[in-house]
Amino acid sequence: MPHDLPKAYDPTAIEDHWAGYWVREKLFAQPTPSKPSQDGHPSFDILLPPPNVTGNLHMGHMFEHTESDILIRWHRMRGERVLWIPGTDHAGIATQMLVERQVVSEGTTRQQMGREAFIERVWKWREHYGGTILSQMKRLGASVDWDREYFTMDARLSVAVREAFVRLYEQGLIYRGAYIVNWCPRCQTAISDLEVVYDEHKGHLWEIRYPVHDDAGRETGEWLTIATTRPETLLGDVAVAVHPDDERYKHLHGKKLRLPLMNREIPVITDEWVSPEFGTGAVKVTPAHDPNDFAIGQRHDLPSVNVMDDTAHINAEGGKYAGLDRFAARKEIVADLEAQGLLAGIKDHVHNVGHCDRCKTLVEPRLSLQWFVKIQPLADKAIAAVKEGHIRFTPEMYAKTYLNWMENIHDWCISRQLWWGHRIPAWHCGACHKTTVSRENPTKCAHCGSEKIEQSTDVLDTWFSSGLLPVSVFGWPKITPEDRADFDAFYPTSLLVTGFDILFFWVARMIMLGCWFSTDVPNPDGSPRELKDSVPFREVHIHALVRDANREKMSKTKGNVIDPIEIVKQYGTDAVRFTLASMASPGTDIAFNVARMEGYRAFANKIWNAARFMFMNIDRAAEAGISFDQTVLGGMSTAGPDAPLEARWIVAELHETANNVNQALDNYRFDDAANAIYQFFWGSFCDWYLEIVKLSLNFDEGADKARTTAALTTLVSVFEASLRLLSPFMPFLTEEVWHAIYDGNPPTKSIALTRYPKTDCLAIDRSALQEMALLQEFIVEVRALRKEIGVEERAVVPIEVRTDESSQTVVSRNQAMIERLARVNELRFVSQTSAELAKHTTPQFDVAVVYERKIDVAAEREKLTKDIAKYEKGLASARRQLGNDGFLAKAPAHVVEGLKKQEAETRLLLEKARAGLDSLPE
RNA sequence: GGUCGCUUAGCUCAGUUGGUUAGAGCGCCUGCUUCACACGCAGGAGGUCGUAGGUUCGAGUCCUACAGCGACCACCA
Repeated sequence: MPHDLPKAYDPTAIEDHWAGYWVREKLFAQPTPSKPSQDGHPSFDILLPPPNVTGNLHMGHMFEHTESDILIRWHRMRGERVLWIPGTDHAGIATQMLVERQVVSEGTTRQQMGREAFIERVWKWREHYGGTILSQMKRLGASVDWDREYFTMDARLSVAVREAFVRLYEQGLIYRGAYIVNWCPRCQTAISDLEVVYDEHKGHLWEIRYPVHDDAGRETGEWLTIATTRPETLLGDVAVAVHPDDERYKHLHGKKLRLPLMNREIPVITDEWVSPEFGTGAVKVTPAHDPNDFAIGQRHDLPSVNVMDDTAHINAEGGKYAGLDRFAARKEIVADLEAQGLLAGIKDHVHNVGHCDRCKTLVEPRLSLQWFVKIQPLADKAIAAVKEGHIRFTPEMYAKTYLNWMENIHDWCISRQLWWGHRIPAWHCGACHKTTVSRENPTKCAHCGSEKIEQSTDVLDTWFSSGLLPVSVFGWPKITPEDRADFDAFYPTSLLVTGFDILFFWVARMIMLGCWFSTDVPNPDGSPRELKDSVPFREVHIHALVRDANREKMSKTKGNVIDPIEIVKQYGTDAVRFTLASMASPGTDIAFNVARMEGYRAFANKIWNAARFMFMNIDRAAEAGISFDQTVLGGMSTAGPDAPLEARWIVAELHETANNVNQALDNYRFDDAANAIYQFFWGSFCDWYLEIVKLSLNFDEGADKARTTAALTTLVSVFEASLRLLSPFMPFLTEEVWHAIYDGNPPTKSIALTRYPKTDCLAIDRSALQEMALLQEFIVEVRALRKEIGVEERAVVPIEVRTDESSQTVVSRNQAMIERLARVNELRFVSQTSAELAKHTTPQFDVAVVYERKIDVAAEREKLTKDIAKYEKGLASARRQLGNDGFLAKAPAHVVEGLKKQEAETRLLLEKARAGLDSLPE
């Protein structure tokens, strides 16, 4: 970086360069530690929630990556062994759907292509989008270890998936069976409960008459009227259920009914589940198409009649309706019922209907043969892990959400009738019809030895493989000595940063599977791994959702999606990162607005210009034969008791800021951390320190060289430390300026490899902070006063000051500072300011500006009157409390003392304001 | 239906275990081409903390009710 910089910061000029440099130099690679982690080296590692290979990164990703990257960089700079593992997810159903769409747009279908060709096509898609995602991450500066990048269908991870499946099967925790599942007729696959989203829908409740038969099978002329929201499922009815205590239907218990349209006889049964208040109090029972009906069917040992095929068209069981789509069938069936006089009524009915999470098609509950995980044993461990405090959630309330779900969990349907994904390692035998589940591809049936076996065409739920990531990325199940070293150093991972939307999908499953399988690998000391150390991560930080400026969820259909790469091009990565960090208040979604970002772009520009100022002075110094002391760089800036106040002060501020930032990051308070740095750099360093230090940066002949050198050294030292403080938040800009300070000879390859500023609280120079606070207040009062009485901006004026001895010492010692910053040319200490001058009063001093006042007497009177009222009110309130025995007896001493001091100060201000009012001319 | 969260300045949000006169950024008003920066500098206005009660010496903070907003979970046909 040359020292003659353009005035305005242009992020695009440097960001690509550093992004490429970091990757090229492998700065963030964390090879397997050669020694087991017994060396006492603290580790910090995060497993990146793998983005789906379904498209580009969105703002949610950028936010998540920003938070993670800040933490990762921060820990790295604290000297810890840091690892952030990147990867991407094959995202079975989501990806398959998009590729299907693409294929259809080209005039063909996946069925026409065939399984093999289609999968090949998906791999091509994956190469393209997987690559895009990763290059976007690089562009955003994510300091991940690219050497460890994975894809959830890598051979290595496939081994883990197969092992997990087979082991759970052997343990009796995976079973296959015919149950009601949520079926998506468009995707033509089963989906899990979590993949169904419910929408409120204004539908109808059809009331249908089922004729009652007598014992001989003849119609008695009586009807039993049922109510249903899905009349088409009538074709598969096997009974009608009523509540056993429902008086209306007691005479029908055990009777038979004629199923309309199908004309088969079905029984009237009784079941406690039926609620007499709903509908007609009589429910048609269709075990193959409704989960409740299925349960009733099981209880009453009823058959199941499946009347729909994979695409939700009526099948051969549906008689004359066979071949019709479910909605067409509904229409026709209702019309036929009406024609036969069996339709008793149609009522409006609002209810929730389930849609496929991915393609929004109406889900059809349907009986089918699927694989399930018997989840309770895994859930028990996962519940204990959180209840016993082995995993901590922030914000804490998510622990409740998690436990609530985990305690009401149902078995997990893991099979999908898709092509894209991990094939289920099960082979069905054509001879004995039994199933062989195996780690290695078998050649014959394990039960009868027949060679007529075929692998199941089903694949696994994509979350089955991603749920295993915490163990599989470290080599489970085949643990080599290298893997063992990784496990020792990095398992459990330190932290998971993710969104609440995948709390159940992914976080919960990782906890279940991680706790279950990591026990294979003993602890570093060889002892068996217990629950405490088998968790996949110690902490879970759930971040907020990034919404648009109107708090609307970003979605493609709404067209309000902000592309991170576009926004980054416009404002710079650092500014966007800083914006996200500063808005990351826990538990509150981010309303991403451009105004805020403009503010942080300005901040980047401010840093840039402060750097220009610094380099300008370094250059001027060089010309004057002065150079700053390089040895002060890289650590914490210091200033001895003899250093000028501004130096002692800015160093103290730096220490205090470092302290606050470290504490904030410890608590995932990215907003507090960002604000603290912002406030320090702009509010303290630029607005005050730089303005003051200009007085000491004198390169003229005969100037005090020692003073100039010291000032320059402090300036560079504090600036350099600030860059390190800021670096996790703004990695690009800080990298650029930091390299320039070292003029091509930096002590390490990157600022990211230096040490983060930290401090000992006790080392902070409190008296410097106090003295400077007095001076700042003093200067601000003079400036305000000047403005009030209309002193021109450029004019320099004398002032009169009345104050106590100790403040007078501070003021007179720093007279030059006051003269420069408040535009004062003479400072007179007086015992009483001249009555005719306008003055400002604080508890510590009175200050008057010697100037022909151009004040509006009326306005001044109004202001003083207002002040007096305010002081009187404050005084009354303070006195009321101080006169309260309860307060004096119970409030802590420092509060009482504080209030007393405040009372005294307010009294003083009140007196002065009154006097001021009296002295105003008529 | 169940559970959880939110309501503080015009806007977006902070506000630690209750403790002195409630903060920030943006926006707004006034003045300023001060030799790093107009993506800037300086000064300023603006809030009875959703409503009503309660606990307390003391409530933005704790409790109760109500209103409004939002999220998640749920098999009532």
